[in-house]
Amino acid sequence: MLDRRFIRENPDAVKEAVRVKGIGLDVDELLRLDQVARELQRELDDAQTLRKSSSKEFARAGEARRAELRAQHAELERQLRKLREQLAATSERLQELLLLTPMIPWPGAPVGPDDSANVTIRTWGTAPDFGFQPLDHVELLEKRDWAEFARARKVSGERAYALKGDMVWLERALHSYALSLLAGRDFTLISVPSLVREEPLTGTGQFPAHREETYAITADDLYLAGTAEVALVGLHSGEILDFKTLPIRYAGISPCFRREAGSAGRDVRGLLRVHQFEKVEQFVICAADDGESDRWHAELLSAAETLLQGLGLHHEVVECATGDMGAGKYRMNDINTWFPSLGRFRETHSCSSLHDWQARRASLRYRGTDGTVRFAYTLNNTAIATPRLLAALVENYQTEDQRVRVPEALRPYLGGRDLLLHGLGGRHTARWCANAASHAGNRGRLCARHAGVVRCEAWNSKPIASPKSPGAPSPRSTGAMSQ
RNA sequence: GGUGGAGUCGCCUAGUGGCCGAGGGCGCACGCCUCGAAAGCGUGUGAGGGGGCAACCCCUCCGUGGGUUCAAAUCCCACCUCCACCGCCA
Repeated sequence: MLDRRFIRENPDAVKEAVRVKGIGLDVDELLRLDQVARELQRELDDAQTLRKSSSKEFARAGEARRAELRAQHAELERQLRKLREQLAATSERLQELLLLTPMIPWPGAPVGPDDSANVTIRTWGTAPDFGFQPLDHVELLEKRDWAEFARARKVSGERAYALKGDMVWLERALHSYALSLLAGRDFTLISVPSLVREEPLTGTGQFPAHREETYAITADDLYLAGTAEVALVGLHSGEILDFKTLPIRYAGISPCFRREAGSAGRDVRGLLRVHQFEKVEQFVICAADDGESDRWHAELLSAAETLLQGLGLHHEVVECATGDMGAGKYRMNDINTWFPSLGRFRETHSCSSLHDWQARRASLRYRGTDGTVRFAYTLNNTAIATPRLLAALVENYQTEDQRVRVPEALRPYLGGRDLLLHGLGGRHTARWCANAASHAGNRGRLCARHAGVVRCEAWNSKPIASPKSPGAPSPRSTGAMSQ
């Protein structure tokens, strides 16, 4: 959302932004409504001044004068009511249009209607050279019994999935890895609600333009957010922050839900485009300073690149075109990661600067060093979104015998293992995990030492549950997991 | 889910129909005092919109939205949030 005064004073810049971003908005109608609303407001102010002063007179007046004033007020009240109704109708329509106004894109953005106009600005690494026929992530996961697709779809319909065994640990490792890196960069880790009200969705810019993308819980007037950003903006909406608390840096973690309404039939196979996923999101609230915002943009982008480089994943950074970046963005850079099965890059990260567009919607302000109140600037970027990145990881790290090597950076989160090979059907199953958990650190390393070995002595010597009796609890349902 | 209580200017609080857009304290800013500081004293200190070259003026906002009234922070209704207790529950 843009400032009404700015729109009034820079109609051409706004119209140009509407054009290059391909937004359906009649700026002239908006200007007209703005004009009408201001005139109505002025009339209303005048009428109210009159009402106030004669009410004051009423208190001191005699009976005859009071009767006069009552009659005068009845008339005045009719006028006020009419003006208020007109103003309400005008403002409502005006607000609808204001919510559609786009951020003016930065001058360096390629101009084009969609992502075909995006420009690659750098590439890191190289595509893996397998020397064998690699599988796609679905084949690999099914082969190792690392996921359920058909069965999950019985439960939840299309695009559903269930990760199993080591894939669960690997997914968690990716998130832990991202959280560690961001914590090291002074981001505050925060887990936020996915179940949100309408207001924060309007605040971030999801509503009204992308309402159809969002799951609605109609019984309770709640929605399932597609990103932690919604809650992160919402946390501070309506606030006036002290400049001393800025910049606020969050590593927000949440389940994310997307209807993918506009993508019916696309990427229906596997883990690339799912309705429910897990994401660690980088989010920054900073002062309304273009230079500072630019620095944070670079910082967020760099954090994501560092994460991917730590994972050794081939990727490219893209400068997004005006038509691809969305209404609220000042600048957007996607990072696309290499998927061997596709033979190309796919978007895994999206880094955006919104300047005060989002803060204005959410009324997220701060008091600056000079005491003036201003809308803050916000930025966000993916840190890790799984299972899409998980799919990239297993595809890039698969071995000829359908195991998955573990990149160095993730080993600390996987008990030191350098190879994942356990499907549930194997002798040494995902119970490794249960063992590691039950040995709580001291014995857990025993299991780690046996990683990759077909028989684990820890498992043999101290079974958690009898594997033969059908009614016996499975290892994963024992102990601390039971609640 | 039930019952009871509460939401006022960054924080605490006064305020049951007009003298209240709102008093006091804390905090904060500036000044005096001081070698410097503390204490003390003085002044100032919410947001949004509109008008004016300017000094300044006008309107709106006491959780949100309605209503009653000539007039609402104050009375009525609905909703939201918080607190306490009961019930249920991971």
